[in-house]
Amino acid sequence: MTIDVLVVEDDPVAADAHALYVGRAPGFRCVGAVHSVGAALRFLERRRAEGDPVALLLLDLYLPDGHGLELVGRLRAAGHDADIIAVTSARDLATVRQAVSVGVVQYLLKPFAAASLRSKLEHYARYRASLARDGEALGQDEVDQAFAELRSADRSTLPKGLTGATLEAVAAVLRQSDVGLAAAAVGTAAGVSRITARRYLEYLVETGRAVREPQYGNVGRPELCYRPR
Amino acid sequence: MTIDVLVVEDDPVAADAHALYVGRAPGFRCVGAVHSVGAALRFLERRRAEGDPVALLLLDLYLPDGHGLELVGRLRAAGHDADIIAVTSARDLATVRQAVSVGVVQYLLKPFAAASLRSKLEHYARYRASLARDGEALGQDEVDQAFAELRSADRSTLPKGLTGATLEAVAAVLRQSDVGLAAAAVGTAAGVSRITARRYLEYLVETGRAVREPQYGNVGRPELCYRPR
DNA sequence: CACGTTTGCGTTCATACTGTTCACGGCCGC
DNA sequence: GCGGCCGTGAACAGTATGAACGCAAACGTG
Repeated sequence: MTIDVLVVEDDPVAADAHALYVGRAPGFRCVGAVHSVGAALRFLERRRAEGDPVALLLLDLYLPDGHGLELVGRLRAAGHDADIIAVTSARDLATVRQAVSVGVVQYLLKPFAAASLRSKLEHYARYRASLARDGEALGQDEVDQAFAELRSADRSTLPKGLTGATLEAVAAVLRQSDVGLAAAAVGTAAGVSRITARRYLEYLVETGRAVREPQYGNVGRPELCYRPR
Repeated sequence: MTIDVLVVEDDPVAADAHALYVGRAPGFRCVGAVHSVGAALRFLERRRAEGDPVALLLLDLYLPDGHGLELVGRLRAAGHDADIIAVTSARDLATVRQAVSVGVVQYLLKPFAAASLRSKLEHYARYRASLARDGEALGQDEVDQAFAELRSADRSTLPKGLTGATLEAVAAVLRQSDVGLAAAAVGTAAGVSRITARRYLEYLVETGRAVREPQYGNVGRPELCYRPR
């Protein structure tokens, strides 16, 4: 189930670049790039008429014929429910706040690294996945989970308490083993304590580079196994 | 800098309770409670005219004169930029998704514990605080931080002794099978013991996401079959 | 209708892993 | 040379899991 994306960006060069990045992200497909509010509305309208609505907009806020957030208001009024990732150089409080209030799910400041956009897209994909269940009955924890996926945990700079070298060592151990490894096992393999290993493994999970799954069968609290993703 | 909140809730008793909880949260003030879409719009309009706009809505989605999300669309069209916390018993995918797309910042399922609402309000307050800097120039880190505060889930939703991962595994098994499954069967399918499976199945029953019905006909104590709801 | 049989439920408890707190040692800046 | 900061690990309390076991509930038989 690919996610159809429309790039709305004033600058043609930037638009091409964004489209390229979107195409490279697994699960995403760039279905078009437009350069104005009017063109975006027409594009969305046409796709919806064809029964193939766009799911996500990569939206620049400075457009020749209006503001990006104005476009959001107009497309909501027209009944479109596409999600929005703002990609803009607008770094003022009021704009960010207003973007949140109209339902922008992610906010990426220009200029950005390709990896940053990628990370935001991956988070969005996970959000979609967590709401793509067949069963209709959701619980509070599932809703919370979905909302949490929308938060961006991509840090270009490592958080306090973590070192690049140790992270590399832990990641290397994890990469070499195909089976899931417990925090303690990773620790001994990487030459650090279980606590430190866990710290870095949790960071890898948060940034989406590892998954964590419990190992059942034995008595006692289940062991958490980490695997690369 | 207190945050002015308007409660929009059909049921007067619930509205009072919500208002009470809001008043108890530090930094928040409940400035009113209304029971319909129309009243909400009039209230917001009046407050704005008085130069004292409402910052946050606690919004029930089932209202006598329309759907809560419809209210969101209309108030956005009127230029209001209040943030929305949905407080509703609507637990279907489509509603949650649409709520996200129109800019609902938190989604709280009824019935809820007072602590849950409190936690959501606190997260919102932290989001506001992280965007309340005087300096206008925001960095990507600060924007990310603000978004993270907005969406982060509170783990306290699950009772002691239960894990999100295991709950997910059990719920997935139950969802995939249309016929009723015994606790033992669910256990083996999910890779956990009957006891653990039962623990989580009972939780699902308690939260209204599964039903439990005895299976008669064979000799011996009847088998309890769990089914999704 | 009563009693034994049979089958699975529900609870208690040992158990092993988790997650957190706090103190130590090293490093950089001053 | 010294003080503060930061990454690491040891100890410990907390917690999720499954084995064992007594009991409950329906059927079968007399």
